[in-house]
Amino acid sequence: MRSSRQRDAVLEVLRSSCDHPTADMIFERVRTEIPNISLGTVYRNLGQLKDEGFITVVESSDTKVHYEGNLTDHIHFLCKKCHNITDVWCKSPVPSQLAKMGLQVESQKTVYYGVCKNCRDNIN
Amino acid sequence: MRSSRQRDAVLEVLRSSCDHPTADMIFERVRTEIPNISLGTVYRNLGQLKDEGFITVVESSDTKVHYEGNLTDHIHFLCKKCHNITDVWCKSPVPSQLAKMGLQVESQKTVYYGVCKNCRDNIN
DNA sequence: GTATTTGCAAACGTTTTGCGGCTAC
DNA sequence: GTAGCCGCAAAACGTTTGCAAATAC
Repeated sequence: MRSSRQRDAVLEVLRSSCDHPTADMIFERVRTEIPNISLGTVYRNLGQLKDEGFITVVESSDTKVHYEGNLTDHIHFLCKKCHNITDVWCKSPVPSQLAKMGLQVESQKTVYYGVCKNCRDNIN
Repeated sequence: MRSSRQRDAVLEVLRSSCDHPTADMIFERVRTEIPNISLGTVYRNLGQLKDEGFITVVESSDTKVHYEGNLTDHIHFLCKKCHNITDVWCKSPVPSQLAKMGLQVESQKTVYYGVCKNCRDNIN
């Protein structure tokens, strides 16, 4: 993988994002720096960065794919009301049953669902 | 939600499936019983059944949406090689940190990634 | 010099939607 | 009777791809 201004910018946007942006959100953010970048290039780079293990894909409540640049161990809490994703920095233990079935876990993704504090407090 | 032959058939296919079929797989299976059902009807019913909480959506390795009719507590193991999803019937504990952050967990989805026993044994 | 990457635009495959007719209740 | 459902086909949507020009090394 050769270096390119566009790919570096896509990765930088993801690494400095607290939310979990979609391809078109990333496109808009990179555009402020590289105005003539195309959406196709963003998609191509997201695919390559994912294949090379620099970024991951996140489960969400809409149909679009959401991306994440922070690869340190954490889980997601998805609010059923506002659809916000909250990062929680903790490690959940792998059930012993998996090893017994011959399934060696390399990585994991956990999503918890509920209503976040904000949405519970503002009763609307 | 009114009762209909088409919706009952879609739900029945999902409840009696061991795999995690996509909309077009469900369409093909229902078609053996109701030959003139349309794909649009399958999609519409999947949406309604999901909204009413009778079925859920499953994370997968392709771009299509996979569905599941078995709502009892379990997690998924997704093989990186054959892309098969294995159900594992166990409950993983919710980290205490979530409650401390004011996040009340109503449900959860966990996916473990790795290579399944089959793919490890048949070295190919 | 050449293999990779780009912008552009057209193509793709999945899912949604608008319509007039049909069905459950 | 009427609100909700159907089949059909077209539209919409997010994403991928083909191409010739530009770029990295």
